[in-house]
Formats: sequence, C-alpha cells, structure tokens
Amino acid sequence: MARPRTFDPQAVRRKIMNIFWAKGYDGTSLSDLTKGTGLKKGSLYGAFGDKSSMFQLALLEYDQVAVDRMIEIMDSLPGDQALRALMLAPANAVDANDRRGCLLCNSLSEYGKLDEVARQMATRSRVQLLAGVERALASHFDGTAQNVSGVQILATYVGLGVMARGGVDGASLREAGEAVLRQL
Amino acid sequence: MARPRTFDPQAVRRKIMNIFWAKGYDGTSLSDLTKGTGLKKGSLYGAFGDKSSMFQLALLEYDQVAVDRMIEIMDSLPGDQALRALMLAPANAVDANDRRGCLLCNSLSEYGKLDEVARQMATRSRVQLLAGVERALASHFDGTAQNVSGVQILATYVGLGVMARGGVDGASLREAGEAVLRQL
DNA sequence: AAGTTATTTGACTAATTGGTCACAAATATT
DNA sequence: AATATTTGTGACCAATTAGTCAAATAACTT
Repeated sequence: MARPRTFDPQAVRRKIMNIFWAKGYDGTSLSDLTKGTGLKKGSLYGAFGDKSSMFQLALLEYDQVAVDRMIEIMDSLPGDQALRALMLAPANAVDANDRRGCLLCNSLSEYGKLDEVARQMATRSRVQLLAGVERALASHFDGTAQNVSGVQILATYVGLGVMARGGVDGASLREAGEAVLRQL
Repeated sequence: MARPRTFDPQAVRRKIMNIFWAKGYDGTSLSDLTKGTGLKKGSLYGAFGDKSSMFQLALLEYDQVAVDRMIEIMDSLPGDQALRALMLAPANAVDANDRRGCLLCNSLSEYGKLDEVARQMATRSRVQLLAGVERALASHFDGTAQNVSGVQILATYVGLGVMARGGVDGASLREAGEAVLRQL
C-alpha cells in the first residue's frame, strides 16, 4: 500500500550498535550515524527515534548479540572453562585488532550521560552478566570454599575492556586474565 | 610593571583537573571550564592554552596529587597493606559519595579521543602505577611463589573505578576488593 | 491509471562547540 | 602623573551539534 523501506532495519540496528560501541554515546554524532549507516537523518529519526532511543536500541542489540550470547556460552561450559572464555575475551579481541572493549562496560563509564532508560538497561545487563559469572563459579567450586568473588571477576573483566581501549597490549591482558584463572 | 593575575593558577589547575575528572575530556565543554573556574575564555586560553593543553595539565595534576601520592603511600606500607589501600580506595570513594572513579582510568577509556601528548602521559602514569603495584606484590611475597599478577590487580582497580561511575554500590566494590586481598 | 500512504531527501532550525581578537582595566616603574 | 605591559572582558567567528519539516518519491491497492 505504501512505499516500502529500502534498508533492512535489523542490519541498520547492528550498524548503529557498532558505531556506539566504538565511539560511545556522547562521542557519537548524528553525522557518525548517517555516514555509518548510509541513511539520512530523516530516515534514521523516522525508523528509530532520536539519538537516545538509538542508543537504547544499541544497548538492547548488544545485550542480545554479546552479553546474552556470552552468558549462554558460559552456561553451556564447565565453570572453569566458562570463566576462561570470559577472562581471555578482551585479550583475544585485542589480538584480533578490536580495541572497542565492551559496550556495556563503556556505558558504565558514561553512565552519567545516559537517560534513565539506558541506565536501567545497562544495570540490568550488568546484573545478568554477574549472575552468569556466579553460576560459573558455583558450578566450578560446587560446595568447596571459594575465595574469588563474582564482582571481583566482573570488575576485572570491565577493567580489561577499558585497558584494551587504552592501548594496553594483548599479552598483558592475557596475563591478567590467566592470573584470575589460576586462583580458581 | 604589568597588571598582575587576579587568580591563583595552581588553584585553577586543581579546579580544571576536577572538572575533567568528573566529565572526561570530550564531555567537558569550554563552558564547563569557565563556569567551574570562574574565569572567562580569554583568561583560560591566555594562561593555559587550548582545551587539549588544559587536559594535559589536568593529567599532570592528577598524576601528582593522586597517582604519585598513591604510589608513595603504597611504597611506605608493607605489601599487603599497600594493596589493601589500593583495592579498597574505589569503595571508600563511593561511600564518601564520590563517583568520579579515577581520572587516569577514565582517560584509558577515552584514549582514542586524546592527542598524542595526553596519550603518552596516561600511558606513563599507568606504567608507573603498575610498577608500584608490582613492588608491593614483591615486598609481600618476598621470594614466595605468587599467583596474582600486577596487571590483574591494575585491571581490577580500573574496573572498580568504572563500576563506581556506573552506579554500582560501595558494598559490592568493597567485596570485590577484599576478594583480591584474600588471594595474596 | 489514479489515489493512498509511507519513505526518502535536502533544506532548514536554534543552540552549542572550540577558539580568536580588539579593547578596556590595572599595576609597577619612570 | 604618564607610560609600558600584561590581564580581563565581551563581542565575534566558523563549524558542528541534535533535531524538524515540507516536498519529492515510490510502491501497492482499487
């Protein structure tokens, strides 16, 4: 009945996520978004709302394609392997030339600039990731006394992502990740 | 011979540091700086140069009043107490209602937006802090086998600061910090 | 073929960004 | 008191910011 879209909304959502991932909420301009997606402002606003809505969309997309996916992988592995996957992820990303860190972690640093909805989304993802880490810990120690804590591992993960952004070499990140694993 | 300054440059430097600390390099506008310091643009530019120079000044100031100071304290304490001071600092700050995290750590997250000079300053501070951590570790273990690594502790510290910014409660930060100390 | 409806486009805001500059103000020396 | 010299001030700039809107375009149904 009406003129159809010429773009794939899902593909554009993915692009939007990747732009915010690399540059952050505040650091991303509308012009970054139009260049990165190939769409004009009008189309972007028509399809996704204003900048903060687009960021919420990016957080949602990240939650699905990165956080939830990581949690699923962790849940499917024995505790120690799950934690290994998490703690070495930042080093592996840097080795693959990806220094964007983790969109969720980056959003914590930018928390003060986010609107209420985005804050709650970030908090929710953070809590879920923590729960996943704690399941892995519980499955690994399984009754045994455990020294390491879930928040500790989460903090390390966040720090590794930030250090990746900050130019720290992959070997150092790997060393840090492996040190945590040694303490399990 | 000439008209004297009406402000104390050192006090203004401190204010500039605090503004960048709270809002980051990119997130701080000239208008933030004029409001926060009480000086007009002309005076700021005349005394401190452009925005990136002011940020370099802030990094230098932070290096002196926070990083170097923390390293001195750590060097003056037995290894375990030194690491305790570092690992609980983020939790203590949050308990004192300070959620700015660590300017150095925040700058790692913003690394991509910094000029070359600021990057080198941040890297230098980071390396020095790491060296301080490793001295504390060496003094604590003193020959004994040590599982924990310096980068691991640094990553945790960075992560704790970011999580403080991201609204995580002080108790969780304290729990994470204490978990690290348990592994010494 | 005509009409309905949504999409796309580019021109257009108003506000803010970092930055400059000429001029006014203030002092220590002469 | 006049001068030299620096500091402070407000006006100004071009570029960019997020966001709006009317007009042009493109289908699908009747």
